[in-house]
Amino acid sequence: MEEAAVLLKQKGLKVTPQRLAILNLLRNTKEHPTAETIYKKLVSDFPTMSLATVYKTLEVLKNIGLIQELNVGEGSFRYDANTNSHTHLVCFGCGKVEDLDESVLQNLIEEAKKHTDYKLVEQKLYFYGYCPACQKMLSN
Amino acid sequence: MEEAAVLLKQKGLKVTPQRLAILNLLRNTKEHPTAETIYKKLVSDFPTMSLATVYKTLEVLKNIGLIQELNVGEGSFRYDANTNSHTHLVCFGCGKVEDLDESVLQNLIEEAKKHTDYKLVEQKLYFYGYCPACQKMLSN
DNA sequence: TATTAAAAGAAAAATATTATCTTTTATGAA
DNA sequence: TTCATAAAAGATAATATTTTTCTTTTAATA
Repeated sequence: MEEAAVLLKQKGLKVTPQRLAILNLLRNTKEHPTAETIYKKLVSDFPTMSLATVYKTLEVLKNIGLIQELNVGEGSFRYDANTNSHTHLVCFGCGKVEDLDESVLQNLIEEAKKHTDYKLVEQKLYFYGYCPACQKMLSN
Repeated sequence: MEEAAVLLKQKGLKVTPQRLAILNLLRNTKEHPTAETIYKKLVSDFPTMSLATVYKTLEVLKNIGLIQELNVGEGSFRYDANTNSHTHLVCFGCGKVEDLDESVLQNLIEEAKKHTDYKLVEQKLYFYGYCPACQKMLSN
């Protein structure tokens, strides 16, 4: 059995096709979709799927630590199956949200701890700018 | 005349008591309020003030660069008269949002530029954890 | 295979934000 | 200083996103 299924069972939660489908979709995309986008992508495979199920499933998956919720400053949340405290790139041009390789920013939280008396547990770092394609468009 | 008033005029926008009040409120608080909170604080001084006016004003102030919009992962936006790309601390306990002195994180964007072909223009960095008061509460 | 608690699905409700329309007001000209 | 007017304020409706409620269906265990 897949480790996500094991984790769900451990928490006393049911392993449903919808839950696995939403998790797998998030694991197989790099585009950090919204609930709406997830719904639209799954409704062909799951014609009875409801948007409420997507929201409820995302809540569950978030609570058991299988996904994380992002908000890059749009009207809605995006979801990411990479639960590491990694950095995101947001394109002002097309609005896409990508991951940034974090090697150099690794110890950001350690550095920040020196400057606050908060007990820090995680961070969210968003960079905003223009992706290569949008840069090209703008220069024409 | 105050520089905010000058800036509004330069952009062909009217200098209204509501706009100045919202900007001043943001400049005199460290709590990064939401539109709702701003409205509640101003409605005693401006009994006719409408929530729509708060939203429209925040949009205007944001567009001319006098304030910035934050989203730390709540259902709503917060606003900040400090328009520098500075770092925020979010308390998981009480939900308050504070500023973090940024001295060490100054060159974050420069560092990130080495790792992406995006043209970066700004960043948002949120740290999450527990403020001193909430740490104390939790340890009891 | 039957039982049952939990999840899915449908629909309504709640929230946050934006848009529309009318009234009021800031601003610049007379 | 008053007047004209375009823009903003204010009231309200609309929209969008998310959550809740309720009924039906299903996963999991006996």
